[in-house]
Amino acid sequence: MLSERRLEVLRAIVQDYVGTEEPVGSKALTERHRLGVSPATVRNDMAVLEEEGYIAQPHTSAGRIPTDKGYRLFVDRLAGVKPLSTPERRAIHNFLDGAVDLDDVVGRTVRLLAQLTRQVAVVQYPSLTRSSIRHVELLALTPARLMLVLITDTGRVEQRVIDCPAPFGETSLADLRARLNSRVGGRRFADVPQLVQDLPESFEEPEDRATVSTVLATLLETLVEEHEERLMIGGTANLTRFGHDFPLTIRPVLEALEEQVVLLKLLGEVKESGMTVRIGHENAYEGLNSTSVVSVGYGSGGEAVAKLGVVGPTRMDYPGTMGAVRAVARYVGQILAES
Amino acid sequence: MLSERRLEVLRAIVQDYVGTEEPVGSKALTERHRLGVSPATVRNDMAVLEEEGYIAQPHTSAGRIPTDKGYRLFVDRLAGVKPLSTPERRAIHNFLDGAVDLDDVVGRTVRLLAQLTRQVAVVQYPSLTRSSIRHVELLALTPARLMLVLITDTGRVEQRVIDCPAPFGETSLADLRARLNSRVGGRRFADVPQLVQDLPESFEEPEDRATVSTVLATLLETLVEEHEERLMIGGTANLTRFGHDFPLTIRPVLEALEEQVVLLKLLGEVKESGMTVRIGHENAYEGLNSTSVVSVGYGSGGEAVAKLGVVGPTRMDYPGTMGAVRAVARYVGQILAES
DNA sequence: TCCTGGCACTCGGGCAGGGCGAGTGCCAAA
DNA sequence: TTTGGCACTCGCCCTGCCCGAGTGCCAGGA
Repeated sequence: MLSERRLEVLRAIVQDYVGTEEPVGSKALTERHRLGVSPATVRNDMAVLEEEGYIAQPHTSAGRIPTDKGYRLFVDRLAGVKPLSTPERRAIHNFLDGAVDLDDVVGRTVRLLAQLTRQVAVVQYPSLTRSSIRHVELLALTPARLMLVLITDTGRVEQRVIDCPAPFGETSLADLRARLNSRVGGRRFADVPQLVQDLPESFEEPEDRATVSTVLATLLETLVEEHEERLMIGGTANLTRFGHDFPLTIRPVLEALEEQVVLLKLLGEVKESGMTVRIGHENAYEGLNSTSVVSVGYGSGGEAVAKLGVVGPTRMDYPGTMGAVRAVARYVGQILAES
Repeated sequence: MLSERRLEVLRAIVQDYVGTEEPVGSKALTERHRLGVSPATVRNDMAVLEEEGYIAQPHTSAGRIPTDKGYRLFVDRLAGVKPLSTPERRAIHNFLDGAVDLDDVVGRTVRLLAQLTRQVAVVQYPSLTRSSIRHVELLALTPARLMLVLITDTGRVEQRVIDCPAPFGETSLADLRARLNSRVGGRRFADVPQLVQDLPESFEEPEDRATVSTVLATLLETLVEEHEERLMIGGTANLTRFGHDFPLTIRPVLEALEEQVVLLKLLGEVKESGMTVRIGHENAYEGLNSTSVVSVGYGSGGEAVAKLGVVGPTRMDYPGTMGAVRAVARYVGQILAES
């Protein structure tokens, strides 16, 4: 168990390193923090901290930098979440209130987060699978071609073109549309499959049954389709603040950011409630081994419908970043609940 | 006027520099190209080319690199558009054919273009203002709150929530929906305003008239709204191949890419038909002064509904890039026409 | 037992100097 | 007009050197 003072030393190291981006030595530490002890004592503490794996030396005659384990301890026990200043809160409100539709909300959120944290922001669109259906619309493009439009309670719209096995009359279409909406309107996605199970059988004509089946298949497919978990990223220009060695660092990060799959998995690992911080090697994806990811769920009710977060260097201002992420998530949730 | 051979020398310089990324000297040139003359002659030609501003020396004892003006001449007079190989064409088809909806088409196009050119790809969504309306849908969220959904012939869907000045009955709603669709269905956006002008007057109830006006206003607003010109970018990881000095170069480019306004303006400058190549300082936006932009319109008919292109270093393989951009644009056009 | 000041040591960063070689410009001859 | 020859320039890279920040250890003191 580390003594109180050693924890204090670790905190000071993390803070200084985050600020200066340079390895911090014992003398500098005592000068910039009121530790009440001499550099020599700090050196002893540092030796212990290094032995325990919380800090490391880039080279023999340099100061110390925190390890992933050190940051972990810092986040878990030494740092709180820094609440935003009033002007910052006001800025969030002003900025998000102007949004006209879902795309706009997500877009603004991304820009806002990127600006507040000066890091890369990632915002997931409200998930289809946790939302409910507001309305289903069926349009005949041609007699044998339908368009299915699905509108969710979070304002998201999905559409699919369906080739029918047989021409489908306008009457049948209106019929299907009406029945579909009365059954699934307002229902959660998860409940839909059983609600429409017997729908084809209720149609007289065998051809119509086939078409109805096709439509339902497409609908269900749309509901579960995972690759449609969209997300938006922004603030990539902030990656240039990463460090000096940076072509090597930045490349895999940019690649990871383009791999929606990777990002979705990343956000998917977020715990249902509360904020998740993944530091360096805690990230499964190799390209993100020198970054930290701070993420949290957001939603219109008490329940999270999607996630958002930021990706930045492990050397980041955790309290500030966590504060910004949390504040933005809360307010986006409110916005969604209102619309 | 430059002699034939001097143009040939310029071409050789551009090709070598694009390949090696290093200043090219007279000796290397004669070795790698069959110019039929000695290094000394080439040196003389280079001196002339430099005087004319087509090439430059980074430092006194180095080889030459092309200037923007040199690339311009190369693109205009020395290089053709390199057609893609058959496997490449096949790859385009295979990759784009799997798309399920418009978002998917655009997403795949971006990835494809980025991969083919190994540069940053930018694809604009089919513009609303040049499309026509396939269907308008009106839903009552609450009695006094409507959702307007607009589906275009390019598969794009826009939605808006409308607060009605007065409750609007289900009958009136069905009525309005029907009239709206019969008037504007299949029409170009540009024609819509005059087609719906007299619609409010045809309703009996004064409150209904007010609501209809509101709906129409929202519809028209959606049609013209320029800020909704969305686009998608991809392949930013390719920026890391830019060069050695790169934090300085890459930053403004990333910033430019995040500024949708800048990008839209960039694409907006594309000539109606044919490919546009903007080299280095020809780009109005300062951050893109060391990049070239190759862009072209694409569309379902003969007519362009949107634009796409790539952003890369001025030192790029112009013939290959132009070939890829053109091929992708053509095929995306076809895909859109089919769906 | 813990803290402190002193001291010798290590090692990376930065600077200066020198050799190397690619590339140039010029010139005289073909 | 082209060519080979030649002297010159100058950036790159390697080497050696010094400097100083930072360390670990130790002996003395609270």
